[in-house]
Amino acid sequence: MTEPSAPPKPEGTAADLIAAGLKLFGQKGFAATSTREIAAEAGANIASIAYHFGNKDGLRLACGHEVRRRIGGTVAAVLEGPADAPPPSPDEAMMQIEAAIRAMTAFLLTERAAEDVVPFMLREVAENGANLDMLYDGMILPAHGRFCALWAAATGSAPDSEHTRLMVFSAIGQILYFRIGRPIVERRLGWAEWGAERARQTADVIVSNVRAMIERERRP
Amino acid sequence: MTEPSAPPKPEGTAADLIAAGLKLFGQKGFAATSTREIAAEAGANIASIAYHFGNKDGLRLACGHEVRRRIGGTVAAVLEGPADAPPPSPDEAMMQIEAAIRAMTAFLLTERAAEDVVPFMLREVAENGANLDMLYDGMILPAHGRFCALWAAATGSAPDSEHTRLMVFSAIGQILYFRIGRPIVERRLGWAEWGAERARQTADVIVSNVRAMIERERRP
DNA sequence: TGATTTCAATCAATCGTTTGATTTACAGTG
DNA sequence: CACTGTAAATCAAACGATTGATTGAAATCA
Repeated sequence: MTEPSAPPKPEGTAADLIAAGLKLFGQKGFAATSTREIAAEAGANIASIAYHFGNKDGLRLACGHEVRRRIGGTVAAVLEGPADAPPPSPDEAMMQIEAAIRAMTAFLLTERAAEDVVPFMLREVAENGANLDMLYDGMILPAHGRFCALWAAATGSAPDSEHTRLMVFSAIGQILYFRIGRPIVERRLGWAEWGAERARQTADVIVSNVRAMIERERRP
Repeated sequence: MTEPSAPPKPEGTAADLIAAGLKLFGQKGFAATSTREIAAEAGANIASIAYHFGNKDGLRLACGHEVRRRIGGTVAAVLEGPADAPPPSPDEAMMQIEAAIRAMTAFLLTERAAEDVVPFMLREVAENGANLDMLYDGMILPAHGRFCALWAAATGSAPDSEHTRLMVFSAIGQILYFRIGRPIVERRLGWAEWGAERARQTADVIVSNVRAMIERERRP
């Protein structure tokens, strides 16, 4: 079920190095993280980076694949359904969208697995390098496409139109901004941390907004 | 009119170094940019960084103040009006919100002055350091507060409620995501660059969404 | 002249990477 | 069972290159 280009799941020292890289690259950035720090965090020797991944850049790519391994599964589970499934009714589509938004918001803001992965991904998007190429093709594009199909089913519009794609970006952008701009949101709301309660409160707002957007699209 | 803590506008070599720092820090990140690169980009000597700003971190803070100087003015102009101005009518507030969204979208996606400033700011938000402290107090908080006041006037809700603040973040998040996730948006839409036309098309979508959000809030 | 600014040269520290030896894991052989 | 051969994995140590910062002289301007 895995992509042909996807490497097998690493174990042992290699997995420890990837976990350390994911954490430190995300926290401090790729260039600001030294190979010695990574090795120390992983409890391994410096030379093991070169041994397992060739060099520091190789570890970076391996971290990218690890992201796809962790998030790709969650995304696929949330936006479930085969591509050739029968199109749901508008109300069914709306409910699937709502469920996806709630799952995505909770995952981004509270899930333990997202803690290291999200900052790493944000940096990779900003750098726009080889990892983004892989993650776009293998994760972002399929998820966005599936979301567009649901959106089209909910509104009765064309799934491949520029307008639909922009609308879906607007909807997802609301979720992502709360994670990207979290340092700012926390200050403004006086929230030191995001429990399940506050994540649900945030999701409520976004779901309400998306409902308003979709209902307006239904009757132009 | 400037804040008491705001240093005067630099000129000459200092200004050149800040411009170079803004550009390179934003493009490659703070740690990945060497002082030699900055000096070369600015056409200055390496030692001038230490002379004018103490060290590399001093230049970083000076770049932060430069951001406030460039964006702060634009933000203040868009979200115009003194804090003690009489509250506008709901329709007037809605029009001011729409104008602010259009100006902000055009600025972020097409303006020349935003080209170097936005990537720099994104990195500073991610790092959550001293520059974010300054930019939050001196720019983000006032702008968000003013936006909340307009939102409250447009919907008839309380300007200081958690709900209003979340809604404003949702609205602004839509704009910002198109800039933050631009590498992704460009791939998905096949847009190699953002002319004034596409920025307006994007703003149309966001304005339409925010209208739907506000109208729903008016009648709960 | 006196103060400000710029310059080439150099500092110790840290960077990513490489090296060669050592340890570990395991199948084959008697 | 013991011994051996071989490949995989890890290790301490060191490599040249680059980093941010510093120095004192030279240049610039008032």
